[in-house]
Amino acid sequence: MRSAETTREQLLKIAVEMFAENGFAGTSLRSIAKRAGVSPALLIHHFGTKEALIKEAISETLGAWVAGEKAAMLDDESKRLQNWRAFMEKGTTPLNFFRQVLLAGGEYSQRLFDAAVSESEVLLDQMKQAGRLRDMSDKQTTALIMTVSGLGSVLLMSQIEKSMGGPISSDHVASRLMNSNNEMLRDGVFIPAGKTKKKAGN
Amino acid sequence: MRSAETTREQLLKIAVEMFAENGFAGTSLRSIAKRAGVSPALLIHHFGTKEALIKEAISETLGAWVAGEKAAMLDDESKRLQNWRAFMEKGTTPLNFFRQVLLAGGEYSQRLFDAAVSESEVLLDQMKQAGRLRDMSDKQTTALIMTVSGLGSVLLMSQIEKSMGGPISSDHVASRLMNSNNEMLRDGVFIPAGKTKKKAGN
DNA sequence: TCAAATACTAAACAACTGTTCAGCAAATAT
DNA sequence: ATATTTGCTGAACAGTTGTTTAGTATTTGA
Repeated sequence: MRSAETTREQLLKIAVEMFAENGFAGTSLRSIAKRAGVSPALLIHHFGTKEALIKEAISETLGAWVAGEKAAMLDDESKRLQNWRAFMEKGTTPLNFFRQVLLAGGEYSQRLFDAAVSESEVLLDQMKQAGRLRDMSDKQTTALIMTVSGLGSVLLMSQIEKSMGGPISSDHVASRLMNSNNEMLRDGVFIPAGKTKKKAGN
Repeated sequence: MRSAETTREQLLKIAVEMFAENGFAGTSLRSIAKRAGVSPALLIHHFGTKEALIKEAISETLGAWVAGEKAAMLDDESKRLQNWRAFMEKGTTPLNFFRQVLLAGGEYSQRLFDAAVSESEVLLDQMKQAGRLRDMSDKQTTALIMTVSGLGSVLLMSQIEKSMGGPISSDHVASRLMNSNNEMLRDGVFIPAGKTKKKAGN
């Protein structure tokens, strides 16, 4: 048992990568074991069950997001941004893993979604306090729609990239998306019927 | 061979329902055959291959959307709406099937996505002609973001329903979503920094 | 030093997958 | 009426899945 904890950690790391790439149902224990150069039985030995391995992979990767302590870390805007950056800097795997959990449905998926909606609600509250929120009839639902739009771009990332002809992380694509998104959030898109053409109130 | 065509059609219909519910990988030929009260070999007999069955199910259900004749039927706004209504009135199956194809990735998924973006672009063009489009720097990207938001709500439907405590088709939930969405598209959400609180230009 | 716990494997398990094959019965064509 | 095609089935195939079991080293604790 030279490097016991290390082997376990390596297995978990490889599992997370493969789950992120091919989903949970699409990743067999055998394929994980093969890539790790290890017997399939070792995975069972360390984690007991594929289901348990999945749960541990989720806690490991999405930890706080899934633990239900939503509000705790979101209060501070700088912290939230810092969190996102730390999450993203690890490459594409965490985001793809996030995507798979969201798509898998069930308990964890819902927690992720609810946590994301909470984040949006906090953002709207902060903007309101700063006097930068437009009048709206239903702040909760607005937060939900903003969340759906954001998560949608995660779920549809590969389609977006093909459609825009480059990786989302590229400066060109990223800036186009951010610019348009900011415009939409600032000015809206449509002018109410019955009014003549006119600029938004900026 | 009493009702040959009828049997084939029934099998296809049941397959579509089960694919819509459990996805393509998650639906075995045996489970389809069982629910149809028929032998698994009959599915092979009629369709040749699971892959072929999937393709036929897709053409059958999403036909024009996937055929690449995007622009053809979208020109007219009333036609577009009419299409959507016809598609929706068949219950939840078509929408769930749409969702599964979009999630499955690959060729069909991309075509569906591109077709949806095209629809949004046409909509923006029509609004512009009617003088109801706000100034924007990148109409294409705006159309793409609107599409992502719309498709996101399809992909995340079950999460949205749990979060809002009722089916999307219910009057309560549907009207909240539509109201907030319309507000966002009309007025935007945020007021630019450096301005004091102020209503949108409506 | 000796015993016990741990890390690990090879082989096999039962269940499931898509697909094939031989054959039967019923409808159609000649 | 005979021959042929068609609809359909049961059984089996080869491959994959998660998991079990028996066993072998290797490391740790007393």
